[in-house]
Amino acid sequence: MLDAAEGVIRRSGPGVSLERIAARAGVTKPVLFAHVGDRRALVAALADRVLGRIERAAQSAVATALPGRPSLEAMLRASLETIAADRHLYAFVNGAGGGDTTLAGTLEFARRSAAPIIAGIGQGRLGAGLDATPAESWGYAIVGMLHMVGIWWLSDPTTELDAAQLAAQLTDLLWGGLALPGTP
Amino acid sequence: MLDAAEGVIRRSGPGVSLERIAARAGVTKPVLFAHVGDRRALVAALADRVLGRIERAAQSAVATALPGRPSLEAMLRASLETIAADRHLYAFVNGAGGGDTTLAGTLEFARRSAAPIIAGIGQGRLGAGLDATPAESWGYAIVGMLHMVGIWWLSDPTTELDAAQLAAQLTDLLWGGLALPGTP
DNA sequence: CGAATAACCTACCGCGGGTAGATAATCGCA
DNA sequence: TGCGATTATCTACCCGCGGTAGGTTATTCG
Repeated sequence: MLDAAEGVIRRSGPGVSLERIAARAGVTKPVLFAHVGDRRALVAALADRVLGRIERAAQSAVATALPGRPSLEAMLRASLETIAADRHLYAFVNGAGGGDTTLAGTLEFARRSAAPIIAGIGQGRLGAGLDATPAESWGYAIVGMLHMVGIWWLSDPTTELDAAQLAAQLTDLLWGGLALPGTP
Repeated sequence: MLDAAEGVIRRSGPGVSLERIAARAGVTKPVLFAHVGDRRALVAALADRVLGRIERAAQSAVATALPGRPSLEAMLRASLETIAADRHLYAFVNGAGGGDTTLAGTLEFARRSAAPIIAGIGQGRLGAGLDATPAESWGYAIVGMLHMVGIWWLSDPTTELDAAQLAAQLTDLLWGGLALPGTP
């Protein structure tokens, strides 16, 4: 059922209504609601999926890169590529829930995206004997940066940048602050 | 009329309906629509105001700071403080328009926020004999960072960070990449 | 074969954005 | 002052969306 929702969002864009999702899934609205609960719940379930994909892609990219700066670049690149692959789904998950709830949804998604980044930065800085306080704001900063750069990049059909170049630019911007003493 | 809209958004939060805005302004829906056109137009008009405030605050903060790193920090701090002062308005402008238009609205707002930043970075790098290509993605990166860090910071009532501390942390993150050779 | 139960669908509610037609107010003009 | 035309405004409505209640079919068990 979530697969069906994902498919119709991919086909018809993130502005699709729940009724259409239900119809495409071969059922009617009430059974959709019975299965997934709420709109927020549907968004949350789909957010789980896309978050899982981004995390897995980022982790495997980091695992196969050299430590230090290349692993940051690989992580940014993998995140951008995963967002691009699921752009409609990403937009649905981040933009649904009109009114005063949409920023809350974005923030919830960001919170979960930022958690592993915060943990990583915090551990790295503690290990190097540095203050770990900035890890939290930096995690949100990196997630917000990826979010905005991603939707800008995807929305501009004339751009000639690919994910690798973009990740390299962002790495140039970030690495000065993130680098630990003695790290390549 | 825009003042009235702003007032009711401030009082009642960003999820307020246009009918309530109209009622609070002392008119009915059709005259509101006749005056501002569309919901998108209202959002755009309010976005102009808050953007103008942020830009003015950032510019005057930069003008009264030392060049180089302190001016970056002052600009980040002024932006955060302005967002905090108009938080509901900021949320309305960035979160309105459910469905597939909400990310487009965020992006439009970001485009206008990023323009002066992009120009500044590009000029600085060209003046230093560097490649100006990264200016555009960096502009969006900084705007996205401010956006996400801002809504995270405002949403967490238990945080003890103030705008100055947050700006200092973000400056630490960014300055390594933004610094030009020979700049303090 | 009949009853209890589970799954399902049609029809509806409330609400928000947006608009058409009726209505009141103002102005020009004699 | 009285009258028509124009303009501003309000009432009442449409549509689509999220969400739900109550009736309807299929299934299972005695």
